[in-house]
Amino acid sequence: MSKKQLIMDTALELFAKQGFEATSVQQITDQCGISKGAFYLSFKSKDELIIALIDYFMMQIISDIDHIVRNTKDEAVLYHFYFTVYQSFYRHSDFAKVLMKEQSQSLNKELIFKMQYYDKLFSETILSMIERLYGEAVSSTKYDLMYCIKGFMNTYSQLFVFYNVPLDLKMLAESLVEKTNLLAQHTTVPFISKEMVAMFKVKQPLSEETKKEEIVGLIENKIEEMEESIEKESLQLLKEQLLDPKFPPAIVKGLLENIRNNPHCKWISYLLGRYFE
Amino acid sequence: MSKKQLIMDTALELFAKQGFEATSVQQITDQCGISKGAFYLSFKSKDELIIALIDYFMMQIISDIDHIVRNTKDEAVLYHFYFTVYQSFYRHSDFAKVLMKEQSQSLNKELIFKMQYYDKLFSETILSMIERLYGEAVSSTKYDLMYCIKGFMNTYSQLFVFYNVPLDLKMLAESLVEKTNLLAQHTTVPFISKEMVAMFKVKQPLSEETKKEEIVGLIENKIEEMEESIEKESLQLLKEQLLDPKFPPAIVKGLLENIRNNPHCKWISYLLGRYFE
DNA sequence: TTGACAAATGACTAATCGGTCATTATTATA
DNA sequence: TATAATAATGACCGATTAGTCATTTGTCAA
Repeated sequence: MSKKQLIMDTALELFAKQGFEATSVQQITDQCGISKGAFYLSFKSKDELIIALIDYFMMQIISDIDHIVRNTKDEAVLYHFYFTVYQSFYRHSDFAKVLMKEQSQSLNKELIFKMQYYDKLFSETILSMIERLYGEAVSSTKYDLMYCIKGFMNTYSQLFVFYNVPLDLKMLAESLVEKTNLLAQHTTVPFISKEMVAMFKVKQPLSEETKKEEIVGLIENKIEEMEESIEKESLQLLKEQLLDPKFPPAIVKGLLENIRNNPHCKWISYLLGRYFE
Repeated sequence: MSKKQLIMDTALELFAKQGFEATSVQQITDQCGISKGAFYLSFKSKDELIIALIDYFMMQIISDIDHIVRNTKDEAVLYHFYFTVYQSFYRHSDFAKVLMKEQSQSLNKELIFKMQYYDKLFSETILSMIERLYGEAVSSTKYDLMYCIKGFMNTYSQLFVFYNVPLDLKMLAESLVEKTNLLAQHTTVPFISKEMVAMFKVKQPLSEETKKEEIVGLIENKIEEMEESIEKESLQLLKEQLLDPKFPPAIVKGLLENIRNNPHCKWISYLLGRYFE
């Protein structure tokens, strides 16, 4: 395990237990068995560490959820959505704790923007799922529905973030599917309008409408640090496809599936999935 | 305005803007135009200040909501509940911000207990409302319902806590009433069982099952610091009723209504309401 | 073995914080 | 006015923090 990874693992544990502010760099390095100076060889600052953590996990979680939403074609998508959400929270429960503790609390501008950016991506995934599932029927209530789904997620995730009880994720997902369907099919009094959502829009803090060139850059970086493997070859082919499309969709999809299995490529897979749309 | 009140007002503003940890005592006293030493004449510590703020507002908000729930007899109770909740949040939006920022983040043990205690009171109010409204029909799903109501509250309150937009609280309440009724009448797959709720119960950190003597003590303190008025006389009579019941319910209710109009007596009114129950 | 380079160290700095207390200003009382 | 009591001040303290950098340690090619 690289030193950077060691620091991230250790810090995550301490942040989950004590919170970000309350954990000192000294504590982290003591726990790691390294010196304080060594910490600053891996990260420019303490803030850079928490941002790295948030990026690392949010990219994984969002990629996973988006993938399941895109690739479940029937109405079971809602169930798989909820199940994947809670599975992610369960797997990364330390990260979930950090996220909840530091929620909107952070002083750091960059961090706030980061969170708003990921929240936007997440909202997009949910909204596209709603539209596919219920279509025109929810055109006036879909924003409320999106907020309710997010509300369900937050509310119920607190249960097992704060109490370390193993929960029946299947039943939880089923229960929330029923609730969501009820709201979707019978709601007649919307509250959140399209205009309201637009008003809440972030003023494009990160202009991360990820461009082709940026993705190419990301891929090239990733290729360099990878060993020879199917994933590396797939990445190489996807890069070529990006620059000069020639493969049919089936091949592209297969290549994407290849790299999704590598945790380090999940984010690229997510970006490419949106790009090739 | 007393010095204590000035500090509380100023601090609330700064805490809402910057967070509790990020606001120094020096900043508060500078803004107040007093010295740092003067701060410690009003509060033993910075922690005592945040606790005083939380007590002050939570007592008001919970009293208001509990009162409206107890005194709306027909099925309009749900509407009035939501309306009162959001009205409270709207009136005390700076406090709402502080509450959201400091959510579960606090290191202070006493503060955590305080919050769990108020959360418990709040849950009780919601649960009693659910039982009165839907009765046996929701016996297996009422805990889910309670969590959903809390979820709706949190989710939608973020809207106007973070974006300073004037919202149509009537429509918001209506919209949430419909959603709640839908869930109450059609949910068949519960997730949260009574056992689960019991498992989450706090291990009685504050043994605040407020005893008769404690309430008498509170009343006596309050009487001392009040000027001659109807409210003071009412308090005096309620104290006598507590020690030696002799008035019929109608009179007691009237007396309670008298003191409810004084913001400083709201909490006592709430406690007495529960006691005479 | 040597020397050059990189990695790692931890004492140190500068800043900030909550909280104290000897001192001073203000008010009330006689 | 003189005296006592109370209110208010702000320099100061000890503790803690993120971040730095001169120095030491480790590594590997010559």
